[in-house]
Amino acid sequence: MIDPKLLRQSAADVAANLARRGFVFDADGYLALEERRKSLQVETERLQSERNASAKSIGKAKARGEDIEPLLDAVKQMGERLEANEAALQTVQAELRDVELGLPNLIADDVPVGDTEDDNVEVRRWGEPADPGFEARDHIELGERLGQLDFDAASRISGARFAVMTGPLARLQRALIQFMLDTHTTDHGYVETYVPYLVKPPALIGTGQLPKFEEDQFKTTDEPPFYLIPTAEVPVTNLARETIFDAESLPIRYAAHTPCFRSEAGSHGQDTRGMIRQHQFEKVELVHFVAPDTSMDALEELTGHAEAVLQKLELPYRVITLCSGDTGFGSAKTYDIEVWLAGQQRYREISSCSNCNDFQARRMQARRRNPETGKPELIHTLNGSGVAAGRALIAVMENYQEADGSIRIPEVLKPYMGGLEKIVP
RNA sequence: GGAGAGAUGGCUGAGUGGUCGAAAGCGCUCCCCUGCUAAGGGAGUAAGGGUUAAAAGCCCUUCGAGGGUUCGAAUCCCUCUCUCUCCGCCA
Repeated sequence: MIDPKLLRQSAADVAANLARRGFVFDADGYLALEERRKSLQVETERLQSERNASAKSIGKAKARGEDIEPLLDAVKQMGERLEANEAALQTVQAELRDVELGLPNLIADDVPVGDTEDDNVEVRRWGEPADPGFEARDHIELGERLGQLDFDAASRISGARFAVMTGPLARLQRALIQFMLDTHTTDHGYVETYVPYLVKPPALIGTGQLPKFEEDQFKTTDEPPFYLIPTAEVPVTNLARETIFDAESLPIRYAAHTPCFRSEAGSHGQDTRGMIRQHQFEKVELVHFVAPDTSMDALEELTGHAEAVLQKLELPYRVITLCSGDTGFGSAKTYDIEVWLAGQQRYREISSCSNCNDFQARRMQARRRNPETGKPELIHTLNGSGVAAGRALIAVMENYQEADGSIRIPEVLKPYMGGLEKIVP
């Protein structure tokens, strides 16, 4: 959520910023609504104050043993007016909140302006895509030749956009997850967490998936409403919900492995083949809670932690800054990391690292105590994949393949594979 | 699933219709005193919001959540959520 004070004072500036995303913010409409809120709230609070004073004086009169009947008559009239005002105020405030919850985060100033992914800007590259000396297969062909990746079975069980893996390939994904968690906890100082996979609406509102992106979520039951998490970002970031951190307890860094569930509504026809875009996939997620003003530095660190995973796996990648139009709803600035896929001969997203500054913190009232003033203030939250396990598996398969279709095990994963050197058909 | 108990400020914990946003204690902050390793005295110490350019001040809201009764609710009524204890069931 954008600071309502900023919206009131600088609605036009906010509209100009959001326009960089291609988002249209009706500043005049908002200000008109805000004007109504103000007059209603001032009047309502005046009436409440009046009522409180009267009630108090009645209490005092009664304590003195006086006749309170005339006082009661005078006060009774107020009730209806107050009630009507309170109801009207509530309506307007709900309308304002709806608007505010629907606004994406402000874009950071250094984010390149653009409309689509074509306007994203490459920041750096690491590693060289190797020439295998033969025509590289994609992970679908590799997996099926190994007999360890079965999309037919998956579709019989669950339909499109699911995968079944067996044997060493299934273990390879687990190895990747363990390796990533170990790297982040041991090398990068993250605290491993285990969190719920089913969450209630307020959690999704907190991170920004609701109310706007309901159709992207898998809803399980209506009563109580439970949603499958689309990313561990949701439960992990909500660990900060309605808490005030001691100043010295920040930064906090959490790492979590969870499955992720996405309806992929609106992406029909995209990546229908293979494991790139699934309804269910595994991911290791990194989340930071930091003091305001330090979040841009934290974003660089966070991105570096995700990169470290790919470097250890010796997978070539590039880092890009998402342009304004491609940056996610809650993010002020996002780096995507794209890994080289030999079978596709292109870079594909494997991690997305975002600085949400106070956008999510405001929605979930996540605060810290300011060491100077002693007053609570909103913290900044960041999240990033470190990294998507399903896609990391694809990257290992395609980049470590041999001419006969076997897959070499990356050096760092061997301990997790019981010393296995390669997966063979 | 059955039976019961509970949810109050950073913590413990009082408060069953009227100066209660809330006693007391602990903790914390500041000041004073004391030459001694610990103690004494005093003051302050919830959050959200409105008003304001901002602050101060003033006002509103909040005692798990949502409704209701009432001039007035932490206190009474209803619904829900969560926690704890016992029984049953269970990975």
